[in-house]
Amino acid sequence: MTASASPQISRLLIDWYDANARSLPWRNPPGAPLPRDPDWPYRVWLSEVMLQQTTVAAVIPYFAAFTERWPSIADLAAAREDEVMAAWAGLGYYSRARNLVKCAREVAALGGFPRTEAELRKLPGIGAYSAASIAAIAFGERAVVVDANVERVVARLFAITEPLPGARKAIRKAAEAITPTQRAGDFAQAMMDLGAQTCTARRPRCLLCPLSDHCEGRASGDPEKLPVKPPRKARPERRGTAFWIEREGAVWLVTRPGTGMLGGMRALPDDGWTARAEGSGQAPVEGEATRLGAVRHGFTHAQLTLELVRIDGDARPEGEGEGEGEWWPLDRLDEAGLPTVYAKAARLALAARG
DNA sequence: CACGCGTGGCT
DNA sequence: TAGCCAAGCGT
Repeated sequence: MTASASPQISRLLIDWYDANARSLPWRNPPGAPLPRDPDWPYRVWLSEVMLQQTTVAAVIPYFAAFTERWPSIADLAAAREDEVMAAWAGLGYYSRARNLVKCAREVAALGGFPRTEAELRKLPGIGAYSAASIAAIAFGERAVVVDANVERVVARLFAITEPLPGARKAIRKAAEAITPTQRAGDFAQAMMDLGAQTCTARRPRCLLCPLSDHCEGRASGDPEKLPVKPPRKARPERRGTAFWIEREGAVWLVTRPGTGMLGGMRALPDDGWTARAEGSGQAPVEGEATRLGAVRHGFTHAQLTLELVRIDGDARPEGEGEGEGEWWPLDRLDEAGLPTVYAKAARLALAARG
């Protein structure tokens, strides 16, 4: 990288963005002034949290549903946490939903979002990346935004061959050098669009890239090798059992503990399986057991085979009367907010039922 | 710093 | 097709 290359790179990228920006529900058109809409920072923040480790396609319907139901930060701050958790069901990384409510309440109490990176960083669920991106996109502050897209684009552009995570320092420094003072938000989104659509992980489309003439990674011959990542740990196989306990048109659902896997989410009762250990196979209620089948589900850190067993009888499930579960009407099961693994199991149970 | 934490799309 | 990967955060 030469000192004079930086402004040229930012200009090339901004020009490309002006012509090629994706139109997204939370996005301001390229080059447009910041919206006067008082809910603009709320929408940027909501989209950024939803987009953490999550694809644009997955986020779009959730963003629409959330902004329809809770149009402002005040609305979300006033919402019941369990309703927000249920609305988040299926999107994954559920601690985000819990932190979303906490953050909304803190921001409402503050009277609005802070506009600096440092102040944003203090809010729950807002880390280094989100603080920078919200400051830049929502408020037009100059901030250096580094996510996985930027890491990839920068590592290739400057042929940074040191493996992650060690390379992060050099990557940040290079990102800092090409981040413009003006339109830092558009620049960040341009980098992310480029990373998502052109400078992709597996198959970079260098012929479409506005930076290809300046790309040392391309010049090196195999840009797809960058950035160098450490090998991932193998995912252990786990088995567990979930139980379908149905009475009079309702099914017994529990709410999982607030922390840990699927924390705070409604679920079918299970045998205590975790990502670290097999389940006991033990049902939370007496009765006749019938195996309904099994569902496979991959988590980040474990691959699960979840057996589904129906329990028939009259006994009271563990926790009934103690607020540890609830009989949920089957005709409203899609409103229960079951995370995907349990939604799959429920689908299996309903199919088995005919 | 390394790990736990979901899900669905792409190759 | 079975990994690999994604607009990360909290601890």
